[in-house]
Amino acid sequence: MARQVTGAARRVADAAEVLRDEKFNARRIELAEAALETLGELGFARTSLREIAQNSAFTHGVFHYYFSDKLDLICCCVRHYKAKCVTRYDEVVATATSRDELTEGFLAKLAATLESEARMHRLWYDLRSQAMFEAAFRKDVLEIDKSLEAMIWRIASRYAEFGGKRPASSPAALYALFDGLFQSALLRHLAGDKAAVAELLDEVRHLLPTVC
Amino acid sequence: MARQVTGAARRVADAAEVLRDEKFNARRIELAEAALETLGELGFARTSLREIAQNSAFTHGVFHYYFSDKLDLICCCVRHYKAKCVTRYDEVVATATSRDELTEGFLAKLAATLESEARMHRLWYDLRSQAMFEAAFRKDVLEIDKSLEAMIWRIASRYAEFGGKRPASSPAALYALFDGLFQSALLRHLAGDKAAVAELLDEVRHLLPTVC
DNA sequence: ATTCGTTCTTGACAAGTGTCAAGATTCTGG
DNA sequence: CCAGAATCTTGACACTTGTCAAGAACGAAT
Repeated sequence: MARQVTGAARRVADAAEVLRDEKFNARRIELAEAALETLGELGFARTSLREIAQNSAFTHGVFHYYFSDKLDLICCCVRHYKAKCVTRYDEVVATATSRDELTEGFLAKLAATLESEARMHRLWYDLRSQAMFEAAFRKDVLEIDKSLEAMIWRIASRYAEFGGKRPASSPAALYALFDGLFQSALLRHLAGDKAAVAELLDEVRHLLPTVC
Repeated sequence: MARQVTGAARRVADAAEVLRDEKFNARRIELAEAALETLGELGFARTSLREIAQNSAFTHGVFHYYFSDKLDLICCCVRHYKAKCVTRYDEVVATATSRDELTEGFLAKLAATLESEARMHRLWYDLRSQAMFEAAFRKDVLEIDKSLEAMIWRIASRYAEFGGKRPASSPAALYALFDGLFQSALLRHLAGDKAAVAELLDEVRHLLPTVC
């Protein structure tokens, strides 16, 4: 029967389906965004679907309607989180006209991120650790990690370019370095260490000229 | 009444108490070690006391007898884990007589650790992430992190010494770098990436002369 | 306006959780 | 050898969890 519909009817039906899909997907993202709130607060281990629902405008049933199970929801959250994250420093890279400008722009964003988005970042580290246990997370996590590595590489390349040089290390090493420093600073910051942010900035300020 | 016991009797009583305490503590460590098996397998989020007990020779009640609650148990596990970990490379540092020897010894241990103790290490990363949410973990985790930083610093210092130099970076930056690389390699290794170990070794081999 | 498919709510279920208490067992000092 | 303390077992409790199904509310097309 489906074979007998005209081309036009087919196109209309297809368009309707695409529209429905988009709406469905938009709703998933709404739900994922709401879930991120609670996940950032409690972490993966202590967050239940009911808790997520209670801290949001939705009922716990909706989450089961839009996601096949808990892992599906979390994966969607991670993917959505990625999109926000990997472009964070791109504006700085695009607008900076000198080493100093790039440095200061980078450091400012770094500090702001550490202080105002600590909850989202600890969730990222949580999920990356979960990926070591739960295979279902690995693909997304590895992909995000690659994107973050590329993001750091863009900054370093631009920085080196201003000095007429090339970065002294591999993308992997550079990412490991900055990610390790950030992770450590984040933990200290969350533990109430007032000096954590400043010391991270000092460290990075001192490191940039030596690695790029 | 206690005031009337003789000095000798007091000493005996004290000695008995110390003995009991030691026995108690030894048992705690036995239990913690058993718990680490399951924790390394399932991760913090998915591990319950009953699961721990079932995978061990103990009943779940014993754990409650020796630990005030679940966090107490996990903290004990973490502390015990630390003692094993921070001395891993000390023998290499102590016996190496040249840069090459130190490098090869370090790389060999690194590879062996990554391949044979992957489960314990993913647990460490898991718990370090948990510390960002659960304040009860922070003290121990920060302390272990400091110990690991010192461990890396010992290696780097010795390496630099052989070249008549001093490490080019701060202890924090060096630790961040190696920890970041290891963490990334561990995730890839667990994800089945056969090249993960080799690429970590290449990276480190190339990095050592440039940072020390 | 009615019908049909989508979306959402509600309540329930079975399984699993940390915790605890009562009693069995083992150890130990006198 | 035996009483009392310690260690351990067992089973229960109150609660939370993910999952699901039945049906209500809603929207759009006829």
